[in-house]
Amino acid sequence: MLTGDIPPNQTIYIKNLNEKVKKEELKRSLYALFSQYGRIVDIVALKTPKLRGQAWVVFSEVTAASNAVRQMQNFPFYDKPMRIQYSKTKSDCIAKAEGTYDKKKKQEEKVERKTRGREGPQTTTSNGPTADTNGGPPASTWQAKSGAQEAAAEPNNILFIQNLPYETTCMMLEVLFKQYPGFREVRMIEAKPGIAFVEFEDDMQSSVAMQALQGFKITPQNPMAITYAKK
DNA sequence: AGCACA
Repeated sequence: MLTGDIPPNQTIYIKNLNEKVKKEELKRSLYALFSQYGRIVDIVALKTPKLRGQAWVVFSEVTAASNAVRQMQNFPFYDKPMRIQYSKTKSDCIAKAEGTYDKKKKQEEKVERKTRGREGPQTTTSNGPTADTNGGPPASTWQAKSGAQEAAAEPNNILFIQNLPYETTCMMLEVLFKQYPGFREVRMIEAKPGIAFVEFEDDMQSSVAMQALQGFKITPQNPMAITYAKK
């Protein structure tokens, strides 16, 4: 496969990212894009000469990482197809959480790397990489229980919204979704209350809106369940 | 192309 022979890891390594995108924006977009696969623990992106154009997204579960590797492979992100693999090593934040983080060893590894490549790392402001945006991502409610879709669908510029209250109108959804760039239109079907389709210009924009509004409650009983529409 | 976390 494209992932080579790297064993599964809860951290994914992404390359071929657009280097013009600013670090903070990049992290936010990656977060928006990937949190549909599971809880994201951390995102690391550096702009040093060696490391620009790459990022690590740390999931809390390996399965989430696996889905992300498969489904977002070559996803056009800022006009460039993402190349995704499992990370070769365990992320520090995971090692720390497991209590297996060894500071001494870390230091030695660093020295080694320095001796065969003369890049001094630069500064990396660490602006809350994860928990910023819209409060924490939702735990895990809404699994569509019809068994219809279990492994998140492929990205699509059209979103499929479920679990809406019956009184929901196109206008209400429009108000919610048109705040995200690339919004095109909302479609509802008279005969099928409780669901809607929302179209964006491209997959990336629909993904951002999905993440932002996932679980949004029009009434307390109706957290929106948003997935990509089937092609 | 390039696997880090300060």
